[in-house]
Amino acid sequence: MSDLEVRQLRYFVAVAEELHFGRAADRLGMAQPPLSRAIREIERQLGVTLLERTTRRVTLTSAGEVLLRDARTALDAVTAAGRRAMHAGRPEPTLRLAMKADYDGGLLPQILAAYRTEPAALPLEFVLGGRDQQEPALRDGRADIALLPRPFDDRGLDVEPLLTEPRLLAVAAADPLTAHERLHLADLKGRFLPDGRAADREDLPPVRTTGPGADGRPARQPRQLDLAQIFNLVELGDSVWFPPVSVVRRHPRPGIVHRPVVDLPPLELALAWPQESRSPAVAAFVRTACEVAATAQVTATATSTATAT
Amino acid sequence: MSDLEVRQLRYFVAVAEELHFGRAADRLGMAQPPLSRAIREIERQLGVTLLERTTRRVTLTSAGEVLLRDARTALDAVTAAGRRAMHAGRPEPTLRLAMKADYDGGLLPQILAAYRTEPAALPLEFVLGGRDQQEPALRDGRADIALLPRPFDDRGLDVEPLLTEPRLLAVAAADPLTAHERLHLADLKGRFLPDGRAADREDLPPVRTTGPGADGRPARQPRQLDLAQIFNLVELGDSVWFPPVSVVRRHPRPGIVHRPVVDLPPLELALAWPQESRSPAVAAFVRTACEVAATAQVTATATSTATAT
DNA sequence: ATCACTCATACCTCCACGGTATCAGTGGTG
DNA sequence: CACCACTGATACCGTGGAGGTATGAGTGAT
Repeated sequence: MSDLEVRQLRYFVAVAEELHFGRAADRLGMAQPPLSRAIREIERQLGVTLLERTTRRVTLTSAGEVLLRDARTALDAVTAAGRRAMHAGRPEPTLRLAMKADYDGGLLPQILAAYRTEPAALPLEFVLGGRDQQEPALRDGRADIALLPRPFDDRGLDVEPLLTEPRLLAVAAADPLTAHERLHLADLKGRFLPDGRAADREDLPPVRTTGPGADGRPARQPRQLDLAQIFNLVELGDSVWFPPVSVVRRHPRPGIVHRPVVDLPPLELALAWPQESRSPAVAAFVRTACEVAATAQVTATATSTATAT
Repeated sequence: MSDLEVRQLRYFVAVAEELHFGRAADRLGMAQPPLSRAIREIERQLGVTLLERTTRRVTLTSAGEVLLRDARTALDAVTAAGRRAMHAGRPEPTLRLAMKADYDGGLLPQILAAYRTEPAALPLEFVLGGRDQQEPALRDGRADIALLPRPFDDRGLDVEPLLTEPRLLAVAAADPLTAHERLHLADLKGRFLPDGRAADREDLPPVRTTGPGADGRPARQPRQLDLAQIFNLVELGDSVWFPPVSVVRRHPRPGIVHRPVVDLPPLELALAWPQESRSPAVAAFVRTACEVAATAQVTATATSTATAT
């Protein structure tokens, strides 16, 4: 009845994800037999069957599904403990802010300026990464706080909404859609976003593979696109996009035209940080950022409707 | 840069709590030298000093404080992973409800009756324990859901308020306080609750040691008192108490008199469960309990003011 | 019926974790 | 001021368990 070890959790997660002992062992950099033994030992310790195995198929039992989810969060917690301690022990501590480049509502300069005047402020460090890297970075201790668009998985995180920013439709200048001054989502049926999601149903997972792909073999999962790539796809007419107004303002581009979409939900940016955090630097940043956003929101909404190109 | 092991986390927590390698080693059931080496190895892995040690004193560095907190939550997460999987693999799964005996607002029978009619319902199992055992039980996987009074540390937990129940003053029948029909908290200055907290400031930590204590040596931390013990202390005039009305109704006691206290905050009972939980049995229980509480609350408030003895 | 694939078993090796003995600072005390 | 008790660090050793290799055995496709 003693605790599992981190090694055991890692082994189980690998097998549960691959559903194949050989590949899992490969991924773990070890041979298959000791992995089989290790999994069996976990099952013996817990007194539970985690995997149904034949020589042809490996499937998770319901107990295995439970363990897979909990093992992931436990591993994150262990990683986070080490990383946070490592960071806290540095001679010059910093506040690590995870964000996606340009997704700051244009407020970052003001927030930073205001934050630096705080007595509890620490020097800032930026953890740039794709949207899907931000929650993990918070959870495993790579970042202290994140600025990220909603919705996101906020389990284990404290959240403070920061600002709401309208988004526009970005489309190639030659596109027939530009004939309308105002659009509805329904007008975008059959169009796709750069990551392959349907433009009129961005809540659904990607349905189109993106990228060059012309080489014949099916393109793999949509990889992280940077702004330049996105702009190219839009300008070429391959995709449309929904940039927030601050991005439009910051990156004017002749070949791309913007139009308001009346039923397009706005971008909601929020701050998130680990619940355990009792760091005064985090608290000061949250307070400062909220104040800046609150005052800026007023002026922003007053001018935003006039900026549609 | 690899993860710490559970063993290392346990060792560090022991030393950080004892601030003494010898005692920590003793607690861990091992000799002191390997423990010293293990801690040094953790510091080497992280590249950080966790403990300042002389041969006379051991103190935590700031990095050590960070690791102590995060290591505790990580260890809880690991324990929870194992326990939840163990429980999920049982042939007859159950829903384990953590609660403090009698702190159910008198609704538990109705809630259980309603719950059993749910299609997603599982057989219930009760995890009885003191108030301070309930959050840990959720966090380390001994319980699936808890019924507990607010406020509590809800980090990592999802919470649903269930009901608000007035509390009364319970006092010995011979006490002069019984002369008043209605009281204020200020009238209770100098009185103590059974656990040693000041009756007029129950938000503060205990200031009086309780229990027999007459043996001369100072009584240790207030241990968990059961209802019978509490009633005894109250009846003897040693303490006053703030039972919720459902407890008063369920346990009438001749030597104890109850009075309303106008500025005494009511008892707020809430349901809490781990955020990771996606169990339909938990969801069904929450929904059912909330429905029962909502309908019962109406009738309860209508009669509660008339029940003051 | 055969074959390719994959998980389990058997056996071996070695490292790292823990134990014992001892050293080396530190702070209190007569 | 010298001595002593206390406590963490170091040195050295033994063993259990984690991982590797070779191989068996069951399963599903052709």
